Amino acid sequence: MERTVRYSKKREAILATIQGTSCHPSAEWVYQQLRPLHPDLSLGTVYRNLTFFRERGLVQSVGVVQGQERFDAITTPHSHFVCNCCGTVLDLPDICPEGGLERTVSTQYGFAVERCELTFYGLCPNCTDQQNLKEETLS
Amino acid sequence: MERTVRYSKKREAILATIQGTSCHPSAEWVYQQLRPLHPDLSLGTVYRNLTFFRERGLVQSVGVVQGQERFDAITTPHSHFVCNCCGTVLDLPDICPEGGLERTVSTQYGFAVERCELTFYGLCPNCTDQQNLKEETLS
DNA sequence: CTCCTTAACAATACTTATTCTTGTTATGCC
DNA sequence: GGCATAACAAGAATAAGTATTGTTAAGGAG
Repeated sequence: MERTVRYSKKREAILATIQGTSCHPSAEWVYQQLRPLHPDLSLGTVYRNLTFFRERGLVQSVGVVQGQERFDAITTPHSHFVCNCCGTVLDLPDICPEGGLERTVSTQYGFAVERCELTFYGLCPNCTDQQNLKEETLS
Repeated sequence: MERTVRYSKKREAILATIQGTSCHPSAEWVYQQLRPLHPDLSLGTVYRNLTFFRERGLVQSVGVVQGQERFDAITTPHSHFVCNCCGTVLDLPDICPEGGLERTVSTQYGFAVERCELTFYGLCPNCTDQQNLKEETLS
């Protein structure tokens, strides 16, 4: 009794939306994007399909940012930067020799490392500027 | 295991064609009528469906005229005139008390008459004129 | 023989039944 | 309180079954 996967326009639209953006969206963001074209879309369907895609490796989780899980359609290993102020998530390609780190952990501790997630948190340049402005006006 | 009847555009078109004319057409005539709109229609399909309609009482046969069977979508009892020259078939409504004839046969001979076909053969006015013209020019 | 009609059979198309997907609502959880 | 999952009926896509068609060949009447 193998479960067969069926085509649906909404599933396709959800996947296309996350694949067509680089903003590492949340379920809610995908939902709001699709509502104009799919007025009868349900938020539950977005959640279900994101889980569905993750299980099949079409999408990966970037983690929870400000209470919302964020997703990424690029599933090759790469690092992320998360701004704690505005919630922006950015890719950090080639920022760090991840393979090298994995190898280090593997050889030094004898662990079999399957995957390595490397995420930096902090303030993006934009939010840093605004923070400085606020401090200047206060002083 | 009852045979279910299915819808098909061609069957519908064939029925509409015969119902939309008063010329008592042959299979070939119906076929030629439909070819522009249904280029992939097959003559076999026309024959099959005419038989199909006759079996269900949607159509009745007027008999064979000049080698071709002719059909009629009017299934209430009425008489016909067939021109042996041009092949035209015409309805003759109320020309003759058919019910009366049936009753006569039924009562005089004890037959159970189910149906009565009354068809006249001869020359239509048009062909009669042309026949006369030809004779005049010859004499 | 020729032409009209039917038969045979594979390919196509319609319908039904199955069950996957969705919307809605309620529930869990941090 | 807000994000995420669970439950279940309603809706929709697929698969299986079989009716319909196209094609070709064969039958039959004139």
